[in-house]
Amino acid sequence: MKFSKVPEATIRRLSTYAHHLEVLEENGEVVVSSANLAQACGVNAAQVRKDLAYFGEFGIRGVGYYIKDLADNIKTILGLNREWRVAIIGIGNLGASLLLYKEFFKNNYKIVAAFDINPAEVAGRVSERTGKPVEILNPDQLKEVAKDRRIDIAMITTPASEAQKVADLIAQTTIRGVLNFTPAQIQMPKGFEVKNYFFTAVLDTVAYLLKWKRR
Amino acid sequence: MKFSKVPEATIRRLSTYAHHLEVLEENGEVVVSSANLAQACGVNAAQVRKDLAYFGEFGIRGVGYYIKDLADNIKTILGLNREWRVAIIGIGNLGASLLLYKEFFKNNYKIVAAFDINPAEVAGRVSERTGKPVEILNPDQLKEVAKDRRIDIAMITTPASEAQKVADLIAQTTIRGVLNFTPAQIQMPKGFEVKNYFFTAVLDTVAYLLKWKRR
DNA sequence: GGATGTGAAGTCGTTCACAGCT
DNA sequence: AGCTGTGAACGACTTCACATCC
Repeated sequence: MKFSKVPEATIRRLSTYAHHLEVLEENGEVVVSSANLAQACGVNAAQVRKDLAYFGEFGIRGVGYYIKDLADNIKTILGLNREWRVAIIGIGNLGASLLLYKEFFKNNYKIVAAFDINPAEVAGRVSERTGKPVEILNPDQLKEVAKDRRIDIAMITTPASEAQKVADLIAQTTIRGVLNFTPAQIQMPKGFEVKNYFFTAVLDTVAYLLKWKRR
Repeated sequence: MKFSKVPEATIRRLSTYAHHLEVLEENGEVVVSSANLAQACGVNAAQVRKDLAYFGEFGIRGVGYYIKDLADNIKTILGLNREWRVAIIGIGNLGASLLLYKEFFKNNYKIVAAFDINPAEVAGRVSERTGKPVEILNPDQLKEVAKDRRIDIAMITTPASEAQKVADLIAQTTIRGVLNFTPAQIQMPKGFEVKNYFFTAVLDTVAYLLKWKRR
């Protein structure tokens, strides 16, 4: 399997393909063409084929792709055939909703720890909603807990003003992946995979496009 | 002001610059160079200058950019100098947390309606958390409410399986912008600005990068 | 002197178009 | 005949490098 120079956009699209293949599978479909899949995912057919070509030959000429087969292959490529252990840091509105987000498990992401500066209060508030006791840890325990529970990825859902402090804590642990939900830009040493994911940036894009559309 | 061929990536970065300029302003800074701003936002200095150049000349050679001035200009470009009226459709975990998200108001986005297929039950659940009564409407009222309340943008936070139905409803209204938080790809007629924003796509990217990194 | 603004060069990603299998 | 896989053409975005102006 190759791993040369794959555009990151390709990876994001693979994730989309995987989701759509699941839908097709549920509908009892067996084979899909690149043209089909492309249309459903809103991209060009050649794009689909090229994206897949980075990783091998998964189709049959004159036929298309076996859905189950392709889905499995994509999941292997993305690393979704293994469990990823995730921590959430900052249990406000957003953090709590991620914590309660059920479908997580489907995708081999498992939330193994939740942190907040106010563990007791937050635990009370969250367990009120679930009816079950919930464990919330203090961020100063991050280092040990990350090691013990083998955390792979941290999601930062604190207020923006705290994001860098959290990033500094993460830098001292065995965690290597970070999803930053705050609008703050965080600085981390080399070797960490950091993705920003702040939704008002996208909302701003929509606003901009609406503003300038019919010029 | 131009509006020619601006890369969408530029718009997303402008949003980041705007946020960082606010932080600088709060710190009492007055002037910033493209090199400074670039570093803080994790991009190249020439990139910052080029992004701004699409819209005009905002800096002073040999000096830099006046922070307040530049921030105002970017907000005007993005359309953040006016109010954008937003609806949330689907009040589950995520929808509810967006509904309760306070900082929205800072950015001139105003949530003016919330919809769910189960208005009574959901309203009860949400108001339990806030302590205040909350209005949740039935999606079949979308058309009239969109007109009455002049909704600009809809955020879809339903389960994926319902996303297309919601999209079809939106297509019949005066709403023109859509932020789709579900993994489903939605089909809408021309003239709508649709952005997908599903976080496991980004999480998958992080997982992929971690998987292939040190090999 | 120093930082911006910008053509030109370079890099990266997408689409085309067709050869190659089944 | 039909659809994949892929080199080559194209287009878009980023970075360089320097002229320009404060």
